[in-house]
Amino acid sequence: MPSVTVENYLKHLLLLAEETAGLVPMGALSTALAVVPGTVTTMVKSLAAAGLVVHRPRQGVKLTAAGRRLALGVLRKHRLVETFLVQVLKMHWSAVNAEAEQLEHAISDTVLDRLDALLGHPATDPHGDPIPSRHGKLRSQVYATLATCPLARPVRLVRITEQSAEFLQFAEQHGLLPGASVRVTDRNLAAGLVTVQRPRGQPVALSLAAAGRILIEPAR
Amino acid sequence: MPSVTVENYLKHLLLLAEETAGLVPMGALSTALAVVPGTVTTMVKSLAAAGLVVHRPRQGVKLTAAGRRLALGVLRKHRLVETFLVQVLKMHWSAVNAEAEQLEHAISDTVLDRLDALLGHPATDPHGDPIPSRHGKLRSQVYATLATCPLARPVRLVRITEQSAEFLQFAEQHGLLPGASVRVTDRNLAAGLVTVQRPRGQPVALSLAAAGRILIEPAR
DNA sequence: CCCACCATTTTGAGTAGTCAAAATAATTTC
DNA sequence: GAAATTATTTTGACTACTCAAAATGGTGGG
Repeated sequence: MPSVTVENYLKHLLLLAEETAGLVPMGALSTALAVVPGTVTTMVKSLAAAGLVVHRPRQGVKLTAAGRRLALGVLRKHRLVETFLVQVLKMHWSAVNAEAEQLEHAISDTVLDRLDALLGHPATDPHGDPIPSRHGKLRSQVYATLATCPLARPVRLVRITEQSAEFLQFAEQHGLLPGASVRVTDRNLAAGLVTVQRPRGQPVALSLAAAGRILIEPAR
Repeated sequence: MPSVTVENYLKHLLLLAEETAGLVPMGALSTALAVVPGTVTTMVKSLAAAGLVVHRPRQGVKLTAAGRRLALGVLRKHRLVETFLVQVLKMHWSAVNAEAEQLEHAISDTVLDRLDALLGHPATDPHGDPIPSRHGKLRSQVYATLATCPLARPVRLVRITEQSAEFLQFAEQHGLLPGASVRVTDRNLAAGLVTVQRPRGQPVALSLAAAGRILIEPAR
């Protein structure tokens, strides 16, 4: 049975692999896990010895098939728990990431399956993040973002890839939830500012970085 | 924040205190936690240093007020989670103890309160064990058991103080659930055997030890 | 009263994970 | 193409558990 620590290393590696081509640099893992780089080196070596990752010294790490399988299991738990907390316990979507961070390591597969059934086998969590299937399939689609989409065209928000409670509260206050329809009215690269207009309401200004964390698809 | 280990030591200490007058012997804790006695000694000394228990060398341990407060919190999580698993996820009562053992250390007070509300603030878990209140009150009543109650009189089962899955499955198969009405028709001390009759059905034979784990109150 | 037996404690050692800080390698800069 | 910067690795040390096995202290029987 993998320890909580191992599960966290694998999960973050999976998450980082989504936004990194090839190997994940040690430094990225180090900041994601909030441990010093030396610790990551030590730990990654032991994960490699266990056959869960491949370590290319001075270059980076990546999951093996076995490591990825485990990581997908943890991610599935995380996202199903988040969905449960929002849909059944009516918690705010900005609070559930922190809770799921703990519960993902304590919940058994049996309980998870019951939860999954209770929720009607959801495909995504409340942030629009895809939930890995029971058999380790992860629907990973490449979406445009509010930082890259064409101007003026109506688009539908599908996913918010930013977990910080502050950002999620801000997003919700301005109606920037998965499913919402908006238009980007202006994008000022010099100022790093994106202006978003939703059907009824004030325009909202976002940093380019923030806009890049909101994934969209063409509406209508 | 107390570690999982500390939470377990405190919880078991609270449980053992219920069935032990005065100090809990180190050996009892050792078997309850499935660690060697030397480990318990070491650990208890550090709990004592943290002000969570009082350690009388060569005699035993007991919780301080602070330790008891923490232990009650853990027990509340355990029993509310069990109730949730049975009532909402429809799991079998024989399976939920093991699950709750893990979840009790991962669930936050916020989530717990939501769960409590969802369940309608239950007073007991599916085994009839009382759930400590949010403010650390534990209804602890002394009941008779099937090993001590008068013969032939109708009695109502209120609580099964035995967590092993095998026993609980056996109990359920013979209708020995909290709320059930039965009569003890025979008690043979020499053979250590108790015979129980429920309204419609075959008589059930129990060991004296098992009967002592089934708490009852006079029916009607 | 002494011995044997029991529970408990001590001692020494191991594992998993972490940090701080020095050493090393790779990359960028000039 | 050497020097400076930055990322990574190494080293040594620490915390929180844990076990095995030896030492110790009470208790109860003869």
